[in-house]
Amino acid sequence: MTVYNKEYRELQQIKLAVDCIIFGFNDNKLELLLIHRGFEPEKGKWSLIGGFVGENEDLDKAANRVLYKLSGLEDIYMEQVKAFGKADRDSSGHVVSITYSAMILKSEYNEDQVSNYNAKWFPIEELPELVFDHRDMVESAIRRLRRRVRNFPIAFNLLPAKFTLPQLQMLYEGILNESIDKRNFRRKVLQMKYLVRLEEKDMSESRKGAYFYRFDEALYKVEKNFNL
Amino acid sequence: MTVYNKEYRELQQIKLAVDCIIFGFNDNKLELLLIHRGFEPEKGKWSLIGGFVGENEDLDKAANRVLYKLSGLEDIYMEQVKAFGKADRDSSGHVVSITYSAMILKSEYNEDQVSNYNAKWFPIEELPELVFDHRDMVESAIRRLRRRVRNFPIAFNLLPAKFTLPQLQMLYEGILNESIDKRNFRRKVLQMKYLVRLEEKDMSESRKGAYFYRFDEALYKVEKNFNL
DNA sequence: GCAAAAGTGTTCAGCATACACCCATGG
DNA sequence: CCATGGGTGTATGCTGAACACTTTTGC
Repeated sequence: MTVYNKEYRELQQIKLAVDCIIFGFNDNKLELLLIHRGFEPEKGKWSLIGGFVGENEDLDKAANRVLYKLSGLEDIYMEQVKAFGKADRDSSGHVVSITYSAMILKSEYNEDQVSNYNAKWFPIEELPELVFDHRDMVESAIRRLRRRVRNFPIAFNLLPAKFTLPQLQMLYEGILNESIDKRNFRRKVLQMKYLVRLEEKDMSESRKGAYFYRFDEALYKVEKNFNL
Repeated sequence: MTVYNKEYRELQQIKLAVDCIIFGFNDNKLELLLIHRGFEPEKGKWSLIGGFVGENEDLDKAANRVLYKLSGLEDIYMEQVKAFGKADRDSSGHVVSITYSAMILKSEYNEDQVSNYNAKWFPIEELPELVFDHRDMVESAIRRLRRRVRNFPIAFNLLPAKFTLPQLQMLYEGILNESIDKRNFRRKVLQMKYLVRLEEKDMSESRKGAYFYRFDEALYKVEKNFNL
């Protein structure tokens, strides 16, 4: 906004933070990256990856900096989810936090960084106790993810560049937490011309083998309609 | 979040604000309430209704306080839209702003308050030049409004308790900026049992008169599906 | 030859869209 | 009686959901 209530301008002692909700996919389950909190308050609980926003730092940049520090990952598709602003949400003071969410491919994730930061993946159905209102943050991010994953080709961030349709379906089943009819699913996928079948097959999951597909970004930009 | 980058904790001089995007409906057009900015920087331009968040004040409460101060309206349906956090978005310093949006019935709006605050309604197609990134804020709020108005019974906030179907249709046409088939529109409306026809007719717009309807909150809570 | 996963079509119901005429009334 | 806005029904195509068998291959 602007400068209406001038009186606040000097007094305000609100801190501004970002928290990152980082989704991964493993063992057919949607997972979340958390860090073990080694300090008070709430020491010993688990927490989202978060940090304070820097002076003269864009909010988006802050989220990316925090994510990078923790995961070593750059250029990750990351979106603002929402602001959490109850005055007492953080017991250490008035901290407003903006949540961002990202989807990363665990296999590209640098395992060294994980242990450096006491980070760990948890299936979203088996989360430990989280600090403050981080549970609410996770839930709102999951709702948003479930909404968006049906209308935008974002789930591919959780898969390798080459993936099979059974893999993709299991991913969707994991994210949406419901089972999907194979034939209906495949028909919809195959209508999207930007999902390109490769000649190569994945022979690791079955004797018959499943064709690999890839998501063609350029072709998608032409059609730009996605629906699953 | 929490307390990772402790170094920021003491230094941070970011200000936190809220900006309210207040929609009204008049003359079959969607309108927006703006205030004339009487001070530097950007003096003379128009601005959203905004203000800084108070110490120990919830974000939602801050938005409502600001709205109340300006419009005299309480208990308004108000929702967070998104955070705007580019470091240089406000030329007076690092100010992060969370936008909220509300829909109000102009006829309930206290006209005295408007002049007190140099506030004025503008049709959204004819907005004046706005300060900072307020134009972006408005656009994102309109996109969100258009999305939500199809799936939630929120548009009724822009109409009196008793309204006619022609009124409702013109409201939707105004919000969505497209024309809608009368018969299809009415069929969908009439399927919703919580839109109750009254005996009374509005004789002011035609000789034949149009039945008044009302939105029944309690009945809606039973069905809870809305689609227009 | 059989176990295990991959792959393939059709039917049906519900919903969105397009479209044109009669009704009630005040003047 | 007529001008004005209010009110009504049907046909068509599309999309989502349900549903079961054949194919391939390594063992």
